Amino acid sequence: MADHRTRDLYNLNIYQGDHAGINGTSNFPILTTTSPFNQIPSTEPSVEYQQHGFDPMNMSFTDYLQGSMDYGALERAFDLSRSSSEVFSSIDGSGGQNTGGGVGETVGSGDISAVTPNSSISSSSTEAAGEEDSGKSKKNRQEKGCEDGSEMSKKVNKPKKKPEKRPREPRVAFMTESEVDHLEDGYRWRKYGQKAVKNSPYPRSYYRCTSQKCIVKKRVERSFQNPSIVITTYEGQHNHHSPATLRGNASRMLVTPMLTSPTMGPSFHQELLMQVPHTSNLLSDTSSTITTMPPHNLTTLQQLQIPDYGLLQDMVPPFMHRQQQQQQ
DNA sequence: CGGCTTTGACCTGCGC
DNA sequence: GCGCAGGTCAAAGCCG
Repeated sequence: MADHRTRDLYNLNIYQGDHAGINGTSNFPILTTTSPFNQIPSTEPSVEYQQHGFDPMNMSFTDYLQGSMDYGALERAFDLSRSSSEVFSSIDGSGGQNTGGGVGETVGSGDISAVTPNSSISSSSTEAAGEEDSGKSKKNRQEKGCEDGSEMSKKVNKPKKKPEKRPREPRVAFMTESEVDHLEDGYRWRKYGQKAVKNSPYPRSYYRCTSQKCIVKKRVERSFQNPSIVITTYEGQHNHHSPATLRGNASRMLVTPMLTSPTMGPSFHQELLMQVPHTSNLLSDTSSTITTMPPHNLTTLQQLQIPDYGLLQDMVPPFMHRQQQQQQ
């Protein structure tokens, strides 16, 4: 078996809450916070953020999407260069308060417009170039195939030179209870691929932001442990405003992210895992199909913990949300 | 007709 | 080196 990191991370433990597995296979600390989504917890992780001038508790889904989240700050905050394995998970001790409007975290349109989209693409800007290069190399391969003949044979023309290894974009994963796979988040996406996921009956879909020069990608897959849960993983940061900014409903996600860094080695999976315990009113067209997470489900998500399997080298604590203004 | 989805093939990285 | 799985490409088809 090849790389199980992501799969296990997503499919086995997060959704399942396999605490035994977590504790049994990892020797890293699992920090938890008791963070209602409308309140900032005062537990240890935030201390570290603030020591580094970063306050993840004030980051929002929208902030991330709009690029106001500073990965450089994140890395500094979490000292991601270290090799110790630490997992921070978020456990909302306040349970049911996240159901219903109280979850609070509605990011209004006003917030969105207030965000500076390009404020912190620092860490991804260089990677963006790298990505383009990588894409080019692939194109070159295929164009070559076309050059040789009129027939569109998909011949393999491997470039002799290996393109420089580029670090992956930071990733953020959102868990959303929804019946629809592709959640409306205010941006326009074009699907460019779909793959079956090992150990899961549900395929994973790949989307790219349709905006020109925006290299943000996202993957959407459904948890096979809990089919009602959709995992949306964003990679990169938008360099433009959300086209749906004015609609205001595109960014009302409440998230409890966990973050890792892109600066780790290639084997390291950078994932920001976020919980979206409540998504009612979040989606525009599809809102009717979104289920409000019942308390028991919420609990399941709240018990989210990340196993290491000796693979995760760093994790970042959960961020909580803010921005509760936005009135319907 | 343009934009998007589908889908099979291909590439790459990683573990063995 | 091989095989597997994830990720990407791009032609073909669909839809408004």
